[in-house]
Amino acid sequence: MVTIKAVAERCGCSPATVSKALNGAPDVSHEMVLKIRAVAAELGYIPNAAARALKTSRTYSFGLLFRENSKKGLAHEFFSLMLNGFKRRAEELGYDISFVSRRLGDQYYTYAEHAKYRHFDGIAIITIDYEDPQVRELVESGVPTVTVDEEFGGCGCVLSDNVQGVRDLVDYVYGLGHRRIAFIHGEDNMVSRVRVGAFQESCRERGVDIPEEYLVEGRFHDPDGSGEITRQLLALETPPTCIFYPDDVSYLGGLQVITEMGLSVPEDVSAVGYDGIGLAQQIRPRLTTLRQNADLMGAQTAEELSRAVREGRDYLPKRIVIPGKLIPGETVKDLRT
Amino acid sequence: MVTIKAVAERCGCSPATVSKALNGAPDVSHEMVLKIRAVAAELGYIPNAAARALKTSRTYSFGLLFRENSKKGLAHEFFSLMLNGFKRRAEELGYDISFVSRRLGDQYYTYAEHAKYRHFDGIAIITIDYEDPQVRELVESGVPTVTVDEEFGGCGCVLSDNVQGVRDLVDYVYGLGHRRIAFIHGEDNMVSRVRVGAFQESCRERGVDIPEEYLVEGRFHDPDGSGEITRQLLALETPPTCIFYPDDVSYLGGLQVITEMGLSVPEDVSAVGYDGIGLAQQIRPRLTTLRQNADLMGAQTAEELSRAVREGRDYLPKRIVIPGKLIPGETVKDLRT
DNA sequence: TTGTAGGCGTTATCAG
DNA sequence: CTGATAACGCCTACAA
Repeated sequence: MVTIKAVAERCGCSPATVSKALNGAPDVSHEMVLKIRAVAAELGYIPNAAARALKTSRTYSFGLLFRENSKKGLAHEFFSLMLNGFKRRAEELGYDISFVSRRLGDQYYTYAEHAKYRHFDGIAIITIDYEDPQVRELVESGVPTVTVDEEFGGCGCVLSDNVQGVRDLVDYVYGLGHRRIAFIHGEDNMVSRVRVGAFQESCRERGVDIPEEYLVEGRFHDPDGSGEITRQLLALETPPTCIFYPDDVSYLGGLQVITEMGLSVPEDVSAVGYDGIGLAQQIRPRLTTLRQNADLMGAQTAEELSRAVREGRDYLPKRIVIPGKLIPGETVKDLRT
Repeated sequence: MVTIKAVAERCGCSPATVSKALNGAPDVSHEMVLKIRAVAAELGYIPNAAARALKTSRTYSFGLLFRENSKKGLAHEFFSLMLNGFKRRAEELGYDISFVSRRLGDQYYTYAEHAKYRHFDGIAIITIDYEDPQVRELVESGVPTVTVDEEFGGCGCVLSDNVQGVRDLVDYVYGLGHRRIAFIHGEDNMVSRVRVGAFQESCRERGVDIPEEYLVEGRFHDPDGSGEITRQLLALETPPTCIFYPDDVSYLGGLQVITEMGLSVPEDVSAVGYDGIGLAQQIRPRLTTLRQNADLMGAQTAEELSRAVREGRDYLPKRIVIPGKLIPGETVKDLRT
């Protein structure tokens, strides 16, 4: 292994000088810097992250806590895109990414212990379940943390603008004449609560009455569950003319049931999704949905985290809200004609 | 920070003894071990990964090179599921996972340099482009490496059984009476070549003649491209009765075009996909496809990598082939009646 | 401008 | 069975 010492010997100087030169310290002569750089390159010198971390207690790596309750794990286009954006931006900012887990071989760590073990400079939490006490422990462990899609424990957070998103969707279907609107929402978490609130509020503002049975708790990414709820909704004596699904994938479950019942979208019943994953544009009829800017959310998470690390004790957690975009499709019928 | 030294003082013994006790060395008295464990737990001692890595030159972390040429990055269900399996198994085996990248802040590293910098114990490569010279450099850098979906540079590798997969699909559609079978394959890489070979061979074995224009190069995960090719195929004077798509997502592009042309699946033209992502079961008609066992592929990658690390110079690279499973859907018409 | 020396937290060796 | 000591590779006062 080529160490700083080897470079120093080859240069006829001390290891300290090499270290300084390579790290851009001001007190090394220009010639020396050039020489050292040349020799380092020639020998193929690469610093040792562990030694550096030990000395500086900075690892230049972010821990990523990524957890979903479905079995699909990462296989969730919205999360994947976010992860992608996070990774890209983090790398640009000079951070590597590792996953935070609870288990390392036989040892069982808590998230917090694992983070301590690896000495992450910062931690991003993307999970659907902020109730988990381990998540709380992690947040309280003192490492700079940014949460996604939930305000939690006073950390910085990056949120999708669910209020505006749902409002835009309501506006859209209202504009096309819909008044009997059903809303299937996901598990009880902050995202669901915010969306439900925004839905109720914007309906109320428009004088649209939403009977209790139109507001149903389903689950995210559960086509079968949403299908079942769709069946119940359409069996009501006054069925809705439009159904909001918790996400695009769930819509597929609804679509299936609708088709099985001999009905079709949008002729007999209209539908909107949420997320705006690629699928929405690849099926016919194209799904009307709200595209969340997952990539940007990920990137901003990295950004905010790096700020938290940089500013240390002075860091003032920010709440970053990322707007989405309504993607009109072909699943909402115009009832005005 | 609670160090081994703090524990030692509290125990009235030396740091060396603490280290040994905590690492299960045989030459420490049982009572001492118990005492040290108790004190360590009480103080909340967590070892420091960097110090350990520096001393032992083992990091207990795997580097993951994950690259796709599409802009979607990780947002690809098949890859995500693989990553998931890899992560789970790696953690069970005692390894953390970080991404291998080419860039850390202002510094530009090659993959190999980055891997060296972080001292990964092993590296998993999941990419579509093994031509990249940087990938070659990485593989040749001497760190234990396992490649996925391609045999490369004499590393261990985990492959999907594309030969049997394509054969199963051909068998299936042949059994339903199809003789005019078109095959759209992905970019030229090992997976594509193997699939094309298997397709041609199994067709030949059954006496099915495949005219040149039935074998078309498309791209993976490119619905639009596949749609265009579908259009061309159906415009032939003797159009195929069944089209093989490079993957499930690409099928959607084909389906679109078919529908636009006023035709339908499977009445007018049959289709099969590849991968077996969730989508395939959630659309109607259900897509006939070949499910690749992505989770197992990921897990086996971790397994093989850990073996490579463990066995060091004695390691004999293995070629692990993971079978898939045909998922019959409703997109292949029975032509025998 | 350069060099010396100490130490980050841990483990390994070897002596007691 | 236990402990002193050195070393892993690097950075950083501080001294020269």
